[in-house]
Amino acid sequence: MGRAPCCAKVGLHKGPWTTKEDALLTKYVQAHGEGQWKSLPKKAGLLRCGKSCRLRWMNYLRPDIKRGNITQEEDDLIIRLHSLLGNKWSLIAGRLPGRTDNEIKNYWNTHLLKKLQRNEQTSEHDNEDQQRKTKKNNNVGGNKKKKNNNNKQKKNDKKKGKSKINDDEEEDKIQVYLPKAIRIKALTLPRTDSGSFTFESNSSSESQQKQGNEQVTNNNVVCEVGEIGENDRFGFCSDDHDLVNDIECESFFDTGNNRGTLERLYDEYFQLLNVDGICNFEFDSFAESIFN
DNA sequence: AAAATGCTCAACCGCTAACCA
DNA sequence: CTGGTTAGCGGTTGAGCATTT
Repeated sequence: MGRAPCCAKVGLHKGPWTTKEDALLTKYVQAHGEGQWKSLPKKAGLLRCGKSCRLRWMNYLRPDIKRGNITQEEDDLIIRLHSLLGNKWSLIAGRLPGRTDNEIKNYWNTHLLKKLQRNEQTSEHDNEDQQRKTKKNNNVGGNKKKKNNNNKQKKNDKKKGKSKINDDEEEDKIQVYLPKAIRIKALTLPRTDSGSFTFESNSSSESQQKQGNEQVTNNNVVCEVGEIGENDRFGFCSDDHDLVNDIECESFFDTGNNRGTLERLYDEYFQLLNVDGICNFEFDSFAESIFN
């Protein structure tokens, strides 16, 4: 496959955008619309590659971008959608109006992952206690989730135990149990609005095993006891709650009377991802709901 | 006050699916 | 059908700022 020449090869600007560049790009897109990114820089008088222009517009300049902190509701939805979709940032962002995939990705990596790691430690510790109460040789080493090897994870690990007060407070409020984000292996979507797309559920043995350990009832995920600490769930719990030994995830998928829009959106995804025995199918309405 | 360390997030990189001639 | 082009995605980087030592 061909590759567009990178910025360096053609002597184009890189790095942070100036206000002048922003203005030029904004002006051009407002006049001519999005698209044609390859030829846009030249037409707009920018010394940037099309890729860079597209990214700048999509992630920063677009008028419908929502600025400011992620709300608690958004935070919750991100966690839920990630549990279903994995690192499908664009899909997740598509359900959060005004938020970009880049923003969601950054938020996940900087905020939510920290919670996850913190909870993993708690979960592992409590799991060990649980195991002691049960059979000695019940489990083998596979219980412990592998540590993420990337540098930022290591940095974050170092900071554990002395994190910001705000983070601690936030974590105290959140109790989340997540399946590992591996449910989807391949998701093929057209890049045009052709109206339909195929969806492939994860058919790997790993996934099947995982799904075998979950029961889906009324949109609640119920994790079986034996799976505690086995990558299928992690709670964001305060230390003074004995939630690690809880089995059901109902607090997370609570279906109260006043369910908000985001709750319903989540349910849509959840139901679609749990259609019995369907590996390839079309659901145009779902596509429309996402992309329109 | 200065240096070291950590955090955030905009931007870049590399890859691939979709499109088209 | 083939191969080039383009758009879009997810992972990673690094500058700048904040916090800690």
